[in-house]
Formats: sequence, structure tokens, C-alpha cells
Amino acid sequence: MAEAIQYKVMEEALRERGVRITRQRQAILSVLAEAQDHPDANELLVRASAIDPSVSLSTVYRTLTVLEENGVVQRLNFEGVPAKFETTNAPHHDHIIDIETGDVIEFRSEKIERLQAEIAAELGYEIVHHRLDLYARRRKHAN
Amino acid sequence: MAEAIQYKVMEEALRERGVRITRQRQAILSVLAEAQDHPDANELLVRASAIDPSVSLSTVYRTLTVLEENGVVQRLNFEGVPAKFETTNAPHHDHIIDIETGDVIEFRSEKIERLQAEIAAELGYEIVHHRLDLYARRRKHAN
DNA sequence: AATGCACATGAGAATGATTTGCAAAAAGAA
DNA sequence: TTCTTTTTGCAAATCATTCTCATGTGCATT
Repeated sequence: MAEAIQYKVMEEALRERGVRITRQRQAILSVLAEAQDHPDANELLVRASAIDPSVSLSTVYRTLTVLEENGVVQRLNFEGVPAKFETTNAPHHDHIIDIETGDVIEFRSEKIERLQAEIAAELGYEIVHHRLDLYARRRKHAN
Repeated sequence: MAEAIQYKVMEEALRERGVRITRQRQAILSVLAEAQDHPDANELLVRASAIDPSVSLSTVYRTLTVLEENGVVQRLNFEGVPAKFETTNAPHHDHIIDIETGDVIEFRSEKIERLQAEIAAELGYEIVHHRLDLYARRRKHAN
């Protein structure tokens, strides 16, 4: 199972960076490692609580901040909803948000990546990071 | 002055859609018409208050919602800061955010627009709106 | 295995942006 | 002007997120 491996990789990476691995962080980290979706802080609390009931919402938030600072997770700020989180093992990708269901779909386009860099360069900038969110609705008439 | 024209166009568009033009809305609308930057709700309150001191923050927010619903302004949700607003007279464009100064630069790329639509279509979606923000830093070595 | 201390935690209060309830004020149709 | 429907100001309410602080705990070092 890839999740267990991912968990170990993440924990090890954190340890190397001097981040203490607490009971609560283990719970949250393992939830993130197993998540196939994009949970928000509350959802993470629910799932982590099942593993370690002592986890509090404050700690979920604090841990997410630490994980983000250490490059282990990425915070996704979509419009009008609480931030969602995903692990950063997967290579970079952008998101399509289904405006009807709230579902989040990942995609990646080299062409778009390249174009972005070109445009920024033309204007004298170099991209540090970017964010491309497509708010879309499922097409009725299948292609 | 383009602003006065823009103001009239917006007010007329709103009237046609049955939106009441109140004193407060006039103040807010004219501030938006003149703005060369991307003010947030608080800044709009300050500027609108100079025209009509009776404007309250609640009304600024309520008005912005109305204007957005009627396609007259666009809400820009950047990361970690209050929403900024701009009039939608300008054709659609995306933003480069200078992560050092906070400056916002507008740009538009047909190619990117097209690619986005293609990607969404391939996944069975049609884009309702999108958001592309490039967080970048000015290049030291000029091109 | 015990110790020490810097760091992490839980509970709840604090924050900041935005929204909302309500009674009073005003827009626009008649 | 008058009536009806919206809009407004104010303050209180929300909601996600952060912070305070007293207590608990990793983990490097004995």
C-alpha cells in the first residue's frame, strides 16, 4: 500500500528537518497520507480523531501550518469554502472545482505551465508559485 | 474623462436590470469607476465616505455583492488578504502578484484561455469562471 | 531508564472578514 | 404625494482561523 510508504517518507522528511513527531501529528499525517480527496481542517479533525481522540482543532490547524512550511502538504484556498489540503507527493497540478458538487479534480498541462512562465518572463517576472483553478460545471451532453 | 463615462454605463446597466440606485450605491460605484487599483471593502468605505459619509461597511459589502451579481464588478480573492474588487469593464484578464511589493499586474493570454477550455472539455466540464494568479518576483537581471 | 527543557497541546477566548436581523429611511411606481 | 418594496445603519452574529496560557511531552542527553 502506497499510503504507508508515503507516511514514512513524510515522517522521515519532517524528522530530518527537526520537526517533532507527536502522537497528534502522527494521526494527522497518516490521515493525510491515506486521503484520496481534499479534506478541510474540520474533516481532518474528524478522521484524525478516529485514530487519536485527543487531537484538537487547534492542533490540526497548527500541524497543517507546520506541514505546509515543511513542504509536506499544500493548502488549497478555493473561493468561499474553508481551505482544503493535499499532500505534495504528487507532482504539481492544478484543479478543476465542480461548482455544483464541490468535487475537486486534478490536472496538469505542460503547455499551460510553459505559457505562464513565458508570460511572466515577458513582464520581467519569474514565477515563484501559481494557482490555476477552473470553476466548472459538468457538461450535460457527453462528448 | 473615461471614468465618468464608465460610471454612467454601469449605472445604466444596473437600472436596466432593476437595481435601485441609492445615494450610497452612487458613491461606491463612482469610487469603483475611478479606481486605478484593486481596493478592498475597507478601502472602498474610506473612499466612498469622502463622497457620502453615510455609507457604512455593511452597505459596501452588500453593494459589492449586488454589483458582482450584476456583472459590474469582479471579486478577487487572493491568498491571505481581504477580497479586492475591480470593475468588469476591462475585458477578462488574469493577475501576476508581486510577492515582494504586493503589486498586482494584469495580463491576458488567449492561448491560456483556450487551453483551459480544452482541458476542461476533455474532462467533461465547461468552465464557468476561472482564476489564474501568478505569484512572482521581479527578475534582478533585466531581459 | 531517568532528566531537562524547548516545543507542542487542549480548551477556549480572540481575531478579522463578512453577513445578518431589525427598525427606520428612502427609491421608484402609481 | 402615497404606497410598496428595497435598502440602510447599527450592532450582533458567523465562520474560519489564530492565539493565549497553563499543562503535557518529544527527544537529546545523561
